[in-house]
This record gives sequence, C-alpha cells and structure tokens, in this order.
Amino acid sequence: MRRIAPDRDSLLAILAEVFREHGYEGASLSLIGEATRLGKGSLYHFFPGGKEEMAEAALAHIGGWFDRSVFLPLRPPSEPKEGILRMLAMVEDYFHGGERICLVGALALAQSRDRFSERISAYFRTWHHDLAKALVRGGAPTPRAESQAEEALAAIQGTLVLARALDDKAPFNRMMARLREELTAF
Amino acid sequence: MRRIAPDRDSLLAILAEVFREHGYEGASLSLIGEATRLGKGSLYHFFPGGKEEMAEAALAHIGGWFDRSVFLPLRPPSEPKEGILRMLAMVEDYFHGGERICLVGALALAQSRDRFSERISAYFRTWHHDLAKALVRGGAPTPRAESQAEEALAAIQGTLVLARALDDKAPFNRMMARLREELTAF
DNA sequence: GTCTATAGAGTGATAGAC
DNA sequence: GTCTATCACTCTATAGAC
Repeated sequence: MRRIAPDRDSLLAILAEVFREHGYEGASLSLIGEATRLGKGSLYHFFPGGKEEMAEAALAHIGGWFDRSVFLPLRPPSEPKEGILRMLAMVEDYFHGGERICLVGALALAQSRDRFSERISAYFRTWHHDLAKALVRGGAPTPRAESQAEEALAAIQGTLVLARALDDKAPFNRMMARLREELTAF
Repeated sequence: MRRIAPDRDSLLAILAEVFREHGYEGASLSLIGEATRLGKGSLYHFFPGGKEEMAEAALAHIGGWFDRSVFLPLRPPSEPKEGILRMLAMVEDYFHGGERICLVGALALAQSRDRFSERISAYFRTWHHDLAKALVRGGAPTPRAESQAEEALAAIQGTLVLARALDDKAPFNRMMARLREELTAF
C-alpha cells in the first residue's frame, strides 16, 4: 500500500518540530503519530530503532540543514563578511526572531543529552570552527577569533533561553543586531 | 543516590536537584521517592498538588536561594563592584564551574515551561533588574547598564549550554573571567 | 509471490494520582 | 499500596506495486 508517503525529508522536518516543541521525553509516540499521521507500524518500519532512532534522525536532519544553510556560507569561497551576515540572517530566520528555541541546545540541557551527545557536540564544534575560521580570514588573530566565535554561540543560545523565559523576543533581536556589528568589525 | 530529608528545606534542596538532573518529565515519582527516601504517601502529604507542586516548590526554593545569595549582594548598601564580584563568585560556585546546568534555564526551554512561566520569568527579571541597578550605581548610563546586564545573563546561560553540549567547562570559566573584567570596568 | 508501507490490537512496564 | 492511563514497543494482518 504505497500511500501518499510524505518524502523522508518532510517526515524528518515534522519529527524535528515535534521533538523541538515537546522535548525527547515529552514527544510520545502517539503525539508523533498524530503529527506525522503515521501509524506505529509505519514509524517502526522507517525507524526500527524506535523513538531514539527518530530523534537521532531528526537531529541529523537539522544538522544537515545547518551545515548547508548556516555553516557553508562561512567557508571559502564566500567572503568572510558576507558569509557571517548570511549566517546571522539564516539563524535569525530559523529561530523566528527568538520565538523558537534550539532543539540541539534544549537537548544539551535535558536528561536525554547522553543519548545524542555526539550529534550535539558536533553541531556546536562545527559551528564554532567555521565561524572562527571566517573571522580569521577576515583578519582577526586566531585566539581572538576563537573566543569571539565562542562568545557569539553562547550569546545566541543564551538569548534564546532568555527570550523563552521572559516570553519576549527582544533580547534575541538586540543580540543579533549587536552580532552583526561585532562579527564584521575585523 | 540515597538521600534523607530531615526538614522541609533539605527536602526542597533534594527535589531541586532531582529536577535539575532529570528535568520535569524525567523526574518520575519513583526517582523522587528514592532520592528523598519518602513514599508516595508522604510526598502527597507534603505536596497535595502532586509533581507539579513539588517542582513549583523546588523552583521557589532555588529562587529564594538566588535572592539571598546572588541578588542581595547587588543591592545597597553593598558597594557595586564588590557586589558584582560576589554575585559572580556565587554563580560560579552554584554551577560548579560549568558542570551543573541551571534548572530555571533548562525549564525555560522545556515543554513544561508554561506551567512555571511566572517563576521562571521572575527569576530572570529580578536578576536583570538588580544587576543593571548595580551597574548604574557603579556609574554606567542606564541604557548601557541594562544591555550589559542582559548580555551577562545571556552569556551565563549560553555558556552553560555550550559547556554541557561540549562536555567541557572551559567556555563557562572563560566567560566568568571575562565578566569579572567587563562588569567592574564602569 | 514478493516487497513495501500501512493500520492498529495487544504486550508488559511504569507513569502519576490518590 | 492500588488505581487507571499511558508509555514504548511488538506483532499480525493486509493492501497495493512490482
């Protein structure tokens, strides 16, 4: 019965959204089934490893999207300044200007971190590495570039926490404006 | 982790620790019972509202501790510079130099945020307000003090996420050293 | 017949409420 | 401790594409 099977890509996007909204423990199979409109049979057909494989695949999907859309512009042959501005624009868009939280960051803080620690740390390591390299290509000394990249990542994650906690997107938006200045003033 | 709960204060401290370690959904009543050495009967005697009331009380307990130990030094009659350094020292201590995460921050990102939104936002609002006032008393112009306070809170939360994600306390410790400089250079 | 995708009843375990 | 609901998950059955 090859039904109107949504392609794997949109399936993963839905999964990522369910995990982002409800967390790993909170995303029950019935919620997942409801969101994807797939029965348990189909879900376990696609992900024999169950919920853990679903979350792992969703994380990989997000990681791939960030790789292509956020990290790639930071690498040659893009110009460092344009790449950094492009990165910030994609980040602002992805997080809906501070309305949405970061699934990877949320999972890092959750109990379920240990299950996905490799994906989580790879996401931040790649981001940090690519951003620091772009800053160096822009003319910053390596140690300065590395601490600046670290601070920028922390600032993004931290303002997402604040925005969520205060139910106010302003801290995130102020920080994005600030990063646009600071990360392009080599 | 077998702990004993002689008085309400240590009971709340244990509860806070269980929620911090496992999150709201992950902290099952059996885990809580194990940690507090209390049966479900006793738990429901102390907290008729069930798990939600336990978490609410634990959050209030943490809020009180921060109020006394972290926010109070920021207020008069403490000197602003000494107060800010004291705040940073208490924060560094509380988070074990980046090893522990912030329960309030983690809950802000979790699905369960809505249940505790008032407590969560009050925690950050008070912190931000007291820190900004201290910076103003130190001589900073109000708008500058307010954005600096916001950035400091975001930096702390963000480096806690990073430290946890990378399983490396260094980002948090580097940021604390940086904040010691920046928040006392009025 | 075979393979893939589907639905969903049924499993034991465990959740939180009381 | 007892309760019911729900959890993640298994399994059987089946429909259609080849």
